[in-house]
Amino acid sequence: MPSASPRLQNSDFARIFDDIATLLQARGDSVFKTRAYSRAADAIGNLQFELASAPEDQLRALPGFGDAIVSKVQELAETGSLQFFEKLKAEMPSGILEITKVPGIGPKTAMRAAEELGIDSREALKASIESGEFEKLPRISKKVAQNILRHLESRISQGERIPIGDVLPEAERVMAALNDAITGIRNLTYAGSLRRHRETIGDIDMLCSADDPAAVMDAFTTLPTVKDVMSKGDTKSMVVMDSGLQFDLRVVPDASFAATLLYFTGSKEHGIRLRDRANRRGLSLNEYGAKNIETDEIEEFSSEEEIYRRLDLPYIAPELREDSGELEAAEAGELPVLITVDDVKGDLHSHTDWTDGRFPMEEMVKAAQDAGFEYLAITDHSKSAVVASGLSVKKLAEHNEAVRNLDAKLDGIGLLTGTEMDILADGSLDYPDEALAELDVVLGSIHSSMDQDGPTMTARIIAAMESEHLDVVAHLTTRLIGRRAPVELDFDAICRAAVETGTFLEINASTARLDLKDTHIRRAIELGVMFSIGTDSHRIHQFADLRYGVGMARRGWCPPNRVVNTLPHADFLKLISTPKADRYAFMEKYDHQP
DNA sequence: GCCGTTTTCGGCCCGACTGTTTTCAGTCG
Repeated sequence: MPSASPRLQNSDFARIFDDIATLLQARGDSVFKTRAYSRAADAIGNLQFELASAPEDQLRALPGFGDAIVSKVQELAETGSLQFFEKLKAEMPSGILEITKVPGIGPKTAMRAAEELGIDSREALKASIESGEFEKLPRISKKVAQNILRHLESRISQGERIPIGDVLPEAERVMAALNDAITGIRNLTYAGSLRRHRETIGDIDMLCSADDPAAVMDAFTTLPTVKDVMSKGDTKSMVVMDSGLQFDLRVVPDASFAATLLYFTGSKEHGIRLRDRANRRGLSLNEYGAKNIETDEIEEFSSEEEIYRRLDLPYIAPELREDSGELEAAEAGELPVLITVDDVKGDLHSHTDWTDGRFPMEEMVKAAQDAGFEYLAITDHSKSAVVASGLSVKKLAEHNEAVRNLDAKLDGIGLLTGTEMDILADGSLDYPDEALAELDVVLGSIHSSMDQDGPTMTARIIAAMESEHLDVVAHLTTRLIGRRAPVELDFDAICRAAVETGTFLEINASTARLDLKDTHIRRAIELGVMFSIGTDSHRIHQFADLRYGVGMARRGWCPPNRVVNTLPHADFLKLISTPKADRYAFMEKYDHQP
């Protein structure tokens, strides 16, 4: 336990409760007790607040948090460790937790492997399989052992989740290839965490309907990009592609497609809540429809909307299906209207080869226009961003002129002058006010001194927001998914300052960033923050990344009227010519067309 | 371990696939 930052993150609590569930299961404890810990772990992943500093009544209000779990959360928050968990770990063979992360190995198999063969690590597991010793376990044949070995060597088994920006295009390629490979396939789509637009994806769940499922299974498992067939059944198969990504495909009859789509879109917790709700209405909901518990009659549905309606609920968008309050909101008629890609009219964040972009301004602008944007801010880097060839004040003036000249020549897209300006370590700005006053859009970003402590970083960003010229704070936390941790800051304080100063917070759509992320956005909305969504495009194809930013926004329960670049060009110009202090009021009064 | 429009006790979501198995356990989603 590092003494420098003893406070546990929500993800630490979630991991500990998951580990407890695994150990209890390995020990043969009640499946319901196991499930209680598992549920708690899942719930923690979606919280908008810090568990470590939450008061007891807030903990008790969480569904699935009773006496035992609340007191364990408190013990962890206060002491940084948990007696119950330490004792459990000490009693059980070591290595169980590591081994169960390998797909195909659950708690039971891990327990036997540990007790009977002394396997306590991935390496020991691999050696045991390779020596043939592993096959001595009951129900383990050579085939089973070899399957586990393949899992051991794949990306997924490292516990790695892949950024959605790498997964969605690959899923679209696979769907296109499958559609080309076979006729008679209908409704082919992806479900799972990809459809819910989570920022990282473990594997890809696809489904379709077809009259000849066997032919679809054959076509799927023999696609040229398939590296390995993990399983192949009559209606469900699982493969690993060359890319290392795992794909599942299920084929169902047309009549059960909607129920299956709902089922496999998840999340697991959302599904459990829905099935529980169905039970109370005398229905047993499964992937084929709803069975009347009294009569055994099966009801089928033609759409997800119909299923929700049957459960007396409005339609709930996939991005909200995390059991993080969406069912309660649906029941109360308080679901938000969610922003869509089509709602976004302009892009406020782009780079050209004037700095670290890869394409000339003309090509970037044409690409933005082709992507459907009505307006585009060209926001190259400022002078302190030396590695990104940031523009000097003099170069910035030339840049402005180039933008205005190009704008004058173009029809169909409006250009805005701008900068993505460094917020310096002391909170001062990288350009003088006179230079900033010339610009239409000023983004402020942290690109240096990222290791400042929370209070310093928070004060730094708030100081920058107090400038009349700083319109938007871009990619606030500077995290890079899977590569760089977010900076430390007091998010609530930043949000309050944004509202007070009339500054917008960016939802950065770059697939490497997705910053703000879903839970930030949801919290910021509670605090009254307005956003811009920016693609941060450095290349022409990156304007298409808008969909990832919109996906995050939707996961954050964001309606279109919270996002300033949903305004049409002329109205956006009015907004930015309004003093900062009045801009939030401008947005609140603005009449968004339905 | 949690929880209540049947219940403070007795329930707790549902099914496919695999492999080894003569009816099922384990795993996964």
